Amino acid sequence: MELLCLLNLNWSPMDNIKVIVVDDHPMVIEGMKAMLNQIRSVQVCAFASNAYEALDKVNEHLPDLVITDINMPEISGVELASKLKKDFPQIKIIGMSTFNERSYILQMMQNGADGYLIKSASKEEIEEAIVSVMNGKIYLSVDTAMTTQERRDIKTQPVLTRREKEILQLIGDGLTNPQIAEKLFISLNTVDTHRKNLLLKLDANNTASLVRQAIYFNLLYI
Amino acid sequence: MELLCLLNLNWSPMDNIKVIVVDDHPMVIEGMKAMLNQIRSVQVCAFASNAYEALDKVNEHLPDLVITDINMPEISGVELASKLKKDFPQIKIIGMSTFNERSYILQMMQNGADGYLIKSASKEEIEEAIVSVMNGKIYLSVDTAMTTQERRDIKTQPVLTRREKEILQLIGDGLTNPQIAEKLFISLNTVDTHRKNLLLKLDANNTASLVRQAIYFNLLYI
DNA sequence: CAAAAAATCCCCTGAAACAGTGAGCTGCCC
DNA sequence: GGGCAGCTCACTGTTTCAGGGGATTTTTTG
Repeated sequence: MELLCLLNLNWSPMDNIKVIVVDDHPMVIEGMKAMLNQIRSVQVCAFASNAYEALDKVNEHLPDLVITDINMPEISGVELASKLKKDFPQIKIIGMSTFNERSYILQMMQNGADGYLIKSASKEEIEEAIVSVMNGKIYLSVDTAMTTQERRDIKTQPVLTRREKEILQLIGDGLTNPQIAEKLFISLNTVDTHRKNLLLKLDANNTASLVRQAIYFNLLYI
Repeated sequence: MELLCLLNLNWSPMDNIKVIVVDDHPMVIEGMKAMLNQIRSVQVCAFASNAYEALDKVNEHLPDLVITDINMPEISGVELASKLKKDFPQIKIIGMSTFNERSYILQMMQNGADGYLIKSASKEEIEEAIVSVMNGKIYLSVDTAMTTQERRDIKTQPVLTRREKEILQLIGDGLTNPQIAEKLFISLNTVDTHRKNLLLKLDANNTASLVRQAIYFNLLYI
């Protein structure tokens, strides 16, 4: 226990921190690589453009830190963080996003992330974030001075099954339940059941709020 | 005619270009101001945090160039560009957005913008954009090499009336037609008519695609 | 293997949404 | 003052959704 504390809290800046960067925008990957390369003690051992690739690379390289975009197709950064923390609790995670998506930050934190960076962060901010997180602290690059009430209001990312995601996407594409049933070769009753579960999980009471929530939680690709 | 060409095409870098910056994020305004101040020949004469304020400031200062965010509450940058080009055709407009919103770019261009910048653009890119645009050229900071087919696929921003926007927002908030009728003190039939017009204008055939389209066109604030 | 999770299916009722058509009233612009 | 856009309201159907219940089979996972 004491050893663990030492390990976590005394990460000397001289140590070689192995980092994996995950983002679906090549521009961001390149920019991040360039900036991280200027930071001594950090070594970018791999990068990935989606969550599946990220999980592979993590298994292969066993990094100390994963810096991941929050918004990615198929599996979001929030879900990736959740999976990573479950399988590799010792790996630190920093979420990345743009200005407009402050709403995701606490979702990310609740799912295991240790820090948050805006994509336009400077080299200094990135370095500060990495040092903080590696020392076991929480780093947030924006002012997240929220009241307890506001924190309570942040909803946790709903966990959907594969079939539910599939049906949610088709609903978002404008298909009706009968059309979905025909497309997936399943009964209308089944589609109806999935739809009802989606309404429950996304805390919606009709199609409009279902779609809105789905887009808010980045579960629908438009 | 020849004089006009001369005026447009020979904007010397020594000239003092009056610029107004419009963005609802203070961070972006500050960053933009800092970067523009480093560019000689450019003078930031005002800034605004929404379209209404922008129109006031334009009337007051009569700038040469307006740099505006595409995503803003109430009136979007696309609509602002359209209004500006109508009332002040000589003023150049550069739209600004984040990585994820490439879909808006051509909408913006179709509504009168002269250039497009991503928010993470460097000082050099911004300078290049301003020089290009002031010389009557089109500047796009991302690779928008789209096929003619893709260009055709870009839908033009639908024009909604005030009442339609109001009802669209309430639909997006999850209210049913009877609830909207009660809230706005109008008949259920009226709400139904507006809803039908929204479905027509947004090219949707049910609530799901209506909400999706509305968010895509930035007509719904979530 | 056994438990748990996911996916499948069925029935019911009432409410809401979708589709089509027609029409009166107001304010604004040319 | 005529035309136009926007807002309002009405009527009649049909289809889909929401909400409630219960149930079986397949797949995943410890």
